Amino acid sequence: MKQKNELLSKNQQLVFELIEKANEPLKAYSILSSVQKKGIKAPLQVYRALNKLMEIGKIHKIESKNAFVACKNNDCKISKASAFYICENCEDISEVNNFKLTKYLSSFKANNEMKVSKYNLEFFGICKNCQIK
Amino acid sequence: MKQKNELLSKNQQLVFELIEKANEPLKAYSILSSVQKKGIKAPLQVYRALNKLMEIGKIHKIESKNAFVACKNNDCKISKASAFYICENCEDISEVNNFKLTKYLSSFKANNEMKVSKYNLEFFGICKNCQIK
DNA sequence: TTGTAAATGTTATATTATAACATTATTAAA
DNA sequence: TTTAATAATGTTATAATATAACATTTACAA
Ligand SMILES: [Zn+2]
Ligand SMILES: [Zn+2]
Ligand SMILES: [Zn+2]
Ligand SMILES: [Zn+2]
Repeated sequence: MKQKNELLSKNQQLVFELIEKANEPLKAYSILSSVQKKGIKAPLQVYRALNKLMEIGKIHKIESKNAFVACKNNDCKISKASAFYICENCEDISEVNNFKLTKYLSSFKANNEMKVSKYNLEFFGICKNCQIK
Repeated sequence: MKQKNELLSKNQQLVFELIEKANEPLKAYSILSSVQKKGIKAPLQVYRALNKLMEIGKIHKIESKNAFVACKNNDCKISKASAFYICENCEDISEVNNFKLTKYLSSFKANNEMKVSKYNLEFFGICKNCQIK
């Protein structure tokens, strides 16, 4: 059986590999400049790959930073539920992997409002590492 | 005693009034074109007002839309905790006002990670109104 | 093999946001 | 009430992020 990675097209794979190897969120135009040696020439090629990768849950967009990270959480059930810690000091970003939180938010319904089909949550604070210093 | 509104500067007040009266999130450049009759001429003047208004919790940014709404939730304790419902069908956006959720997220701490000082949550789904149709 | 969906390539342009610098208003001490 | 600090404003230019539009190619199943 094929691995998920192999299902990616050429551009999608180039972009995904870069994001996956990075240890920080990457911006679209920074991705572009990195993959230009490998044939991708225009912003749109990057954005199309990014959109597809988000759709299938392999990456997430950190909305408050306009940056992209690889999913560390088993592709987040096709990207329906994502949550992040964002350190306001060192800018380190890590994906929250907490079953209780996922369950709580996925089933959240207040005041007869909408049924949630997807959510994105961004926590801000000072990370463990920065607290020590 | 002065009302909170009166503490706003001229540009801040112009921008805030517009956002408060709107029944949908407003984009920065749409705000700009609306306030141009009233003397604001440049994007930066709008962005500065927006930043200040966010800082004091009178408005929030819907990160996934790059749009701004007035806080419907008693200024969200100086904008430290915000959550929204976003209808994927009609684009209607409403602020969640749910004490339990606020408490749960404000005190959320998993796996010895960071202490949360602020968060933003965006729920996506189909709103009550669109479900009926 | 032929039709369809997905992906790509390319140019141009739209949208969102900040840099840099000069000036003016508002406050709160001295 | 001068003075010094802080906040707000005005202005021009430019950076950064993202999509429109259209032509072409690839993948792949009916
Ligand atoms: Zn994930
Ligand atoms: Zn940190
Ligand atoms: Zn609020
Ligand atoms: Zn709706």
